[in-house]
Amino acid sequence: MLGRRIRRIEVVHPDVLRESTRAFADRVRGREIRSVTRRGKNVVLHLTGEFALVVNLGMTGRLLAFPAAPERRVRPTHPAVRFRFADGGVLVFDDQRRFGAVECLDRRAWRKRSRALGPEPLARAFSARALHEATSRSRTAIRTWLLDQRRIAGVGNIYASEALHLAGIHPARPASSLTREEAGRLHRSLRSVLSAAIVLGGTTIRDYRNARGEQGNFSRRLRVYGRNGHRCPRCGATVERISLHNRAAFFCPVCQPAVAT
DNA sequence: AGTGTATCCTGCAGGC
DNA sequence: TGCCTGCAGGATACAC
Repeated sequence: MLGRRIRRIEVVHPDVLRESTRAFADRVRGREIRSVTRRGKNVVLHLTGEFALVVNLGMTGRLLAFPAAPERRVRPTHPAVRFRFADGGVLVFDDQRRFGAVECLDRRAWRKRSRALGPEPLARAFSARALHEATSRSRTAIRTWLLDQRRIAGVGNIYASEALHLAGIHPARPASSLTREEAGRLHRSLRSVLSAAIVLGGTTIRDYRNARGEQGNFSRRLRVYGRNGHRCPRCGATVERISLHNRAAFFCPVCQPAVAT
């Protein structure tokens, strides 16, 4: 989609916007996509005029790109917003549940938003030591801690469970109870889980698709997420599911004991 | 400041 | 088959 100019915006479901359709469309129309980056779970399309089109997929959102010559591969099922390009192509934000969001922020607003997010776990600057210092200040369950985007950016429920399993840390452990060694293991696990998932194109449970409409292949590599009742790939014990702050957490009771190791 | 609860919305699986 | 309940990748507005 790089270099394309957005000629027309069609908003099917205004509830994925954070402002009026009119204000949104007026700000986006006529701009060109200069580059695409990511911050945490947000896809950022940098537009001419220093504007950032910020897309959060939520639970069921997807950004589907259709080039000018439609080779008809995937059809959007729940189009919420369509960006039509001057060259005939179209980018669709498709979202069954509409928990996702699409916003157009100016430079200043985007910087402010980005500053409110925690560090990128894959950035060089993100150290085990910094992670330990940060976790030591909170008594909330480590799984819940990992989901808080202000503390660390981009970790969702799937990767939180997977990283904790790899690190051998029980999801309900208070963040502040992690030893330096455990924080070190968690730091490594987060990085390896996230980078492996990126290489495999993400995790498709049901809805996730990349811009070409293809599923992510990390689903096959899940060790505990959604696998309660199955055997732990490391020790063979039965994976359990518990509810933590109203969200499921999956873990192996043997590999992830409730006390520090 | 930090934590727990409810809410937004659609669709699917499982029990009866 | 049909109805009901619970649950789902996320984030945020509240009350306390």
